[in-house]
Amino acid sequence: MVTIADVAKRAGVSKMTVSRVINGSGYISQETRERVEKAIQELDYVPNSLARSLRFKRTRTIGLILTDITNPFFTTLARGVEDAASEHGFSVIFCNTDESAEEESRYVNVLTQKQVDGLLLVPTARTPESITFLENRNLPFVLLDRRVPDFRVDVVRCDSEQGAHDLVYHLLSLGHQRIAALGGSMHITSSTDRIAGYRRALREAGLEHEAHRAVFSSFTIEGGFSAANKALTMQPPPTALFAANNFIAIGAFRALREAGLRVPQDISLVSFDDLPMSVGFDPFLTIIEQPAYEMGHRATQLLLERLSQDGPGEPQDIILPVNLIVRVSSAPPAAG
Amino acid sequence: MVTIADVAKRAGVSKMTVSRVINGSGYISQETRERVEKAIQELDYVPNSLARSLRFKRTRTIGLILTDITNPFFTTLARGVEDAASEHGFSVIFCNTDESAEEESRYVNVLTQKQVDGLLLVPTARTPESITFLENRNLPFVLLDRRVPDFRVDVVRCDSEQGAHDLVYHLLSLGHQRIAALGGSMHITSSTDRIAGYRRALREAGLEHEAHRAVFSSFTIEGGFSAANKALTMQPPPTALFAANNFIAIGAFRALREAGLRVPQDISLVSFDDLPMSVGFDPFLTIIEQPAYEMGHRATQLLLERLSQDGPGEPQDIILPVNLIVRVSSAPPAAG
DNA sequence: TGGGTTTATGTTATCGGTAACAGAACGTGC
DNA sequence: GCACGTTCTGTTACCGATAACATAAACCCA
Repeated sequence: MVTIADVAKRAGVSKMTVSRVINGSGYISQETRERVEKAIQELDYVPNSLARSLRFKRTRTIGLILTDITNPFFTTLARGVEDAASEHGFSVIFCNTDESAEEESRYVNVLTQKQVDGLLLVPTARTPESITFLENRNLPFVLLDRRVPDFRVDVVRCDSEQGAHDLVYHLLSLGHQRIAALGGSMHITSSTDRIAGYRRALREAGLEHEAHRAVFSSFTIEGGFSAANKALTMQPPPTALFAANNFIAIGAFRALREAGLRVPQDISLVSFDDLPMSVGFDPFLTIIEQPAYEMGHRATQLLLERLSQDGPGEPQDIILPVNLIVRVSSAPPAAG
Repeated sequence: MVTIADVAKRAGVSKMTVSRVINGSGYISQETRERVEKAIQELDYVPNSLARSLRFKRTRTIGLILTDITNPFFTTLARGVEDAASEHGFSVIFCNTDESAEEESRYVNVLTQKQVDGLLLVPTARTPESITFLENRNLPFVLLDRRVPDFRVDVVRCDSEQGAHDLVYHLLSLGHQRIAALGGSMHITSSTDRIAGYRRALREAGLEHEAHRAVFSSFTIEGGFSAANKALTMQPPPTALFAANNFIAIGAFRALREAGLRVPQDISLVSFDDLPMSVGFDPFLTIIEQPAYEMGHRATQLLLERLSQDGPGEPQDIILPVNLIVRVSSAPPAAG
């Protein structure tokens, strides 16, 4: 491996002089600069960031811990993160927890050891330990998508409560009264906030007594499948289902198909999150669209701000607006 | 920041002794070990991988350079990479080139500076420079998804030629004779291999004179849109379109819709790559499915093998089989 | 011409770990 | 009782870079 010492030797100067040329710091004579640059070229020298980072205590690397990159919502978010990071010369290490708190702490630990400058984290249900860990180390971090109750920390998320409210309001205005909500985990705020929005919409419509039709499961296809089946057993049965995320919607759709129910003729189905690649064909599902790319981009910018400023600054809770897109999966309830 | 020196001081031993306890190397008395472990606990000490890596010349980090993580094919591949890396205690830095050779070299350079142990690379159209750069530095790397002609290097990819052949054969056996191929860039082997498979299928069917209906564009929705429009102007017009990837298929579908053509009644449409999230609903498109997850996983394993072995080993060209999934977007051509 | 600044370069210490070597205490066999 | 091996711990040097300080020549003005 070619080091700064090799370059120095070849150019007949000290390592420090080479360092100055590379970083454009201090005084260098034109002639020396050229000699050093020539040596760098000839040796094809690439500086070692590791050594640099050890000195500077800055790696220009951030960690991105999310639950599952194959969820298109997080995919798009990750792209927003990488773009924002890249714009500022930062690299991104990405990690999938699959909602496991153990994996989360493991990754937080590994990334800490790797001395990342900061961390973006989609918290799992048991994140407080990780947060305490990070706070004890003064390692800047920004939470994504989900709040963690009782902690005053930076969060960038979408308005889950309002979005759910809008979706349910949309169903109500179509004439639905018996609407079941298929939530994710009851320990994840993006899930509970959506259920809260569902309840508020019903309450505002004077249908408080219908608000018990909320089933918690998990943000997975299987979770959606079983939650939908549970909802279908309710008496009288719901005329519409509100899925708290895209995976749940897919599972719910399967359950409906297996039950021989057509969407939207027999039952309406609406969902949080889009299915981006299906949009090219026949976009079907009425959804709340979240600005996933902006979320990732914005959170990264906030994190990088935190890194460049001195003090910790007031924690921010940035809530991005969501957008209702009405398609064909929601229709007025069947007569009777 | 708590360093090994702080732990040493607190435990009343030398740094070296602490290092031995951490790494379980050398001789340590039971009593000293416990005192050191207690100090580590009390100080909440986390080792600095940077310093370690500087010594060891190994970072346990690999780079993943792909074109665009929001393409579900690469998303799934990336997940396979991260899983395999994580299984072996490696972290993954991911980068999007958007098919730009400049971005590619920039990222290769950055990752080299960061001293990644190895690199996974989906080559762009002008990758040879990067390959030479990596070879000069003896930095192990494995190419993903695409070959680079004239270089004997490790590649993990799918059988694009055979897959395209199978797709076109499927159309032929439905009775289609005028089939247009919508390719990506003509400088990317996954694109040219698919066109080659298209041509072989026609040749084998004695329809060599029909093999001119191949349009190169780019692996994007816009590319697919314009390529499809071009194909539609051919006289006589094609009765089926073969899209060389999922984005092209989406663009082509839009073009068909705008032209007032129904799929498959008026024209058939088949494609390489699935649209995973749409599968939950009404899977529509007849496709060649690539084992994206396995590709990422397998390539990572190969890379990690390269890292652990001494010599460079014989370059491998691992070709994973693909799978035809017939759905409703392909049907016999309309009569007349 | 001499003192002070500007310009240019080198030396030393350091970041946080670990390898290599050194040395002390202890046990064991003759 | 002594040589030798085993066990345990410490010291020094080093990984590849840079900050801080040191030094020396060139330049400038009184």
